[in-house]
Amino acid sequence: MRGVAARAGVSVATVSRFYSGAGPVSDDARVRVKEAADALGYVPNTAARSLRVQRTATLGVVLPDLYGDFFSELLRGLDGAARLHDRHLLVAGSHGGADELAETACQMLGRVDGLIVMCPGLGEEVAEANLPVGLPVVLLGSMATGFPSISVDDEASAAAMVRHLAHLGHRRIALIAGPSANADALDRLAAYERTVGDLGLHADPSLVVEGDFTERSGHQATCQLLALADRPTAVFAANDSMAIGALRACREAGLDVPGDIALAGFDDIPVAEYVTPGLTSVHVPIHEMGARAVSAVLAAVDDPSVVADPVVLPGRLVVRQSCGGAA
Amino acid sequence: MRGVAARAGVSVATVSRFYSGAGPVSDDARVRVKEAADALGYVPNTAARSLRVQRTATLGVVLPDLYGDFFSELLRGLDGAARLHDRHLLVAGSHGGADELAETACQMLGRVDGLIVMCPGLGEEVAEANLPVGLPVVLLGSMATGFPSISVDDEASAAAMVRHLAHLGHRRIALIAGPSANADALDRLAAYERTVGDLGLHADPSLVVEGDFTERSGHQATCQLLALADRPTAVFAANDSMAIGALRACREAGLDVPGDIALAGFDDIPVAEYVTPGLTSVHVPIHEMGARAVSAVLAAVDDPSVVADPVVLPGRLVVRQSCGGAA
DNA sequence: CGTCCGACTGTAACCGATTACATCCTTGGA
DNA sequence: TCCAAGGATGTAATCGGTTACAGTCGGACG
Repeated sequence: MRGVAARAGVSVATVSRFYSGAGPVSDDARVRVKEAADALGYVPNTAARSLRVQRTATLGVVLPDLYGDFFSELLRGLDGAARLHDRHLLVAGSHGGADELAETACQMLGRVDGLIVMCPGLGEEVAEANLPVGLPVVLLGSMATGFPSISVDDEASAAAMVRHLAHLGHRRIALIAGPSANADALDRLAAYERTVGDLGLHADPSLVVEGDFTERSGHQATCQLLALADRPTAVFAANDSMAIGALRACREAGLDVPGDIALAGFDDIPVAEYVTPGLTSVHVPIHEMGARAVSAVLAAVDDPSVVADPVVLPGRLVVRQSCGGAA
Repeated sequence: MRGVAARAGVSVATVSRFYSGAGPVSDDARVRVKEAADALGYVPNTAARSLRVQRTATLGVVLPDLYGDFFSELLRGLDGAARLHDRHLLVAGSHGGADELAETACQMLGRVDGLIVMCPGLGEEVAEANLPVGLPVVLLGSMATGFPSISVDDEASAAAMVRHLAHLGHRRIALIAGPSANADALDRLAAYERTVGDLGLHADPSLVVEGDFTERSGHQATCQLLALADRPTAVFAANDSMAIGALRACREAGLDVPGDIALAGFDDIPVAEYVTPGLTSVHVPIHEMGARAVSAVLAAVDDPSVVADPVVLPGRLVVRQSCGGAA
């Protein structure tokens, strides 16, 4: 910048004013600065500016993983919302727990104005203890007192799905659960168990198999379920990826879906509509979560004193063909 | 930091040395600094450090879009590789062309050590003209003289797929092309046309339909192809997402895949293995591309003087069930 | 003609760290 | 006892910008 100023025969202040747009700059100086900058290939250093003005126009996103359509969609939603507000995204994927999360957050201090954190496996106290002070944080997919949060009503949605299946006449409904370290997975499992109990359905521990949210694990879990002596008439997978793996397992076993066995997922990722049969699922408003998270963190940046109430978005049952019962 | 120094009764230099690990610090000072930092909730400001040492430990990633499994996988690959080298990722999705790309790149100046850019629609001269000087850049998926680049051999891979289909006896092979603004899409189209010509297959302009890489467009394009009086016996989609859309369209039309019509994709995204029938596709080593891109940009950061040669990774034909001919 | 005002510009302090250099204090060896 | 070596620490310049403040200048107005 000093180089540009010297070449243009002005002071650094004028160059700065030229770029920031604030403060008056004569047309004469304007063209000379522009000329000098072009000649030198000068571009203002964003990081230095951020240091001085204490705003980075960047939001940090910390995710537990990046695998699969869910995170892809989430990131897309976040990016879209951030772009709408002229913010950038500093992304860190696959933190392995509280320590890594804290370290990542500290790394981001000074580079971001606020943090959007998804830590599905962590208790709230952990989140609270490890985050650097003074950095506005919004929790995604989990709740903790003292932090604004955006999450989905796993309980109600999963329960609705089980009721839907029961309504279609299924009594032996299996669950392919998510990893037990994951809060969402636990919520969905709890809702399943509760609803199965409430409705007086067949409650059999062997009908619940734990997966890890990947297609592969859904496939394996389904093979296990199909091998049962008294096999389920419906399978509810705790996310769509596992449901897609389950679909393949059913096909391989020569079973017609939904004729021989019903199949349901959770998340309603884009491809759910395009597999055959179309996957009945719980629509999670991923984009909206992203947009809300961005809004919430920006609000927290503007006024750190108020802590917004947790937002719990409802899921929506999307009935396609994989369970029968579609129009 | 001055606060911590004051509270600990030491100078800022000592505090800095404590955190950087370089330089000697007495045990006494060490514990006092730690104490003060804890009490004040102090965490060193990464941005300020970066400004001083002129290294950010961050790589910028500029993508044209974030939609779909391909980018999801790519990002995952990049993140994994970056994490391996203790680097962070500053991600910008959906740049709308040369101008936005240049602006994004400038925004990143000072926040990143290097840039990984994917600009499938841009001519090389554009890329060269708009990027800020002094920032190491690696091109992903496209090539330009003067820049290191990592890309896939679209031509050879697409040609191999057409030959594969021809080998299975197909003479009327349709192509669902990608958007004509996309260099990869054009390469695949060119390879298709050339190979169809070379093999003396039925070359009919109505057998080529342009899509936009989404499931939806693949579905639409396939509906159009199936409505032809003399419809194709095989459909080659320029990416897997469109192939999945095509699969659904075939199902809806009551056609058996591969019995009535063969279907092939490109990219070999994870879900390709899990749709039914398994999608014959061209495996693109997405993770490896990410890893190589990270290595290349780090190499460029270390020694900006050498420009690495372009790397063209081969695609690999993955034969599953969607075209028949599988084992 | 003197004064005031506003447009324009420059100087220098500051954001929060790093680090070269100087200083001070031990300690070991001659 | 004196000196050199080296550990521990502080001072101040620096990274690349922003911006408060002060100063210059030309024109309008009384």
